Amino acid sequence: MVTKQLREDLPEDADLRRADSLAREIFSDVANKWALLITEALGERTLRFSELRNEVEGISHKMLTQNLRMLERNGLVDRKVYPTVPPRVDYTLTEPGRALRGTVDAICGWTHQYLGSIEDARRRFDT
Amino acid sequence: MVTKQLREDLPEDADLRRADSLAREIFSDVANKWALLITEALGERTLRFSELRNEVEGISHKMLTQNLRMLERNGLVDRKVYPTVPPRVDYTLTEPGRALRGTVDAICGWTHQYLGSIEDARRRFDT
DNA sequence: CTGAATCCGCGGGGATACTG
DNA sequence: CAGTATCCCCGCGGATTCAG
Repeated sequence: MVTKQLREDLPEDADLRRADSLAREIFSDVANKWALLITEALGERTLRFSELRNEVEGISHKMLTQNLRMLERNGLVDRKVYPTVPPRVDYTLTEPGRALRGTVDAICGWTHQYLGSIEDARRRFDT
Repeated sequence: MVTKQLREDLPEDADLRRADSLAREIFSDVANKWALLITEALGERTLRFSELRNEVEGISHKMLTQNLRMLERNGLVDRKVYPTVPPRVDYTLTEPGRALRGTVDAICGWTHQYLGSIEDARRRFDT
């Protein structure tokens, strides 16, 4: 999926092609900074909108709502509205969301592990 | 790192804050569609520019060069120039790059695994 | 073939105001 | 407090051109 070498370009199988385009679409949704940061911020906890806004450093109101909608649409987060006043909305990772979280952790771990190496590489390159 | 709850906001420790901002920078570099797709396209192989352009479906000339520069700068890909005519340039993942590839595979695997679930969630949401 | 540079349009994304 | 809508601008990113 996603990359060419893994796809069988059988022109007669429209289903595979459709599934692949869907996979690429999901990949594009998920492989972006904010979506991943939100996912990690949620973790095992359930947070309200304003808390999330504080946890995900630097995210704007707009980006947060946009990405939350997207994550909700893809079934990665569960959105629970309490019809109180003032309103309260809780966000929680669903099972797929928690599963994705594992991969985010992997990226974070990777970043941590190679931080020094990357810093060095940059210094070397910037000359 | 990256998210607030993992950071200790000790105002006296400027080093930690710097490392954190660096981590967020690297995360932003790496957590983007094209960088990840290029990384996976490379895999264990070494490809030239034009081959990469074919492998990474839909990427433009400009985005490819830009991301390759970025990956090279961070020491994730090795760039080997053959001073022939016409010129030939080979790209290969370095060890950090191959390590990152593992996490990309994880995301791809995740996509694959939850594709059906996500498709369903979308259908439910789009009503 | 690789890649830097230029032009340019479109959309991402911030700020703000307004509803419930 | 949560969310939508509007305005608006900057920068991403595509197309094209030029160089080596």
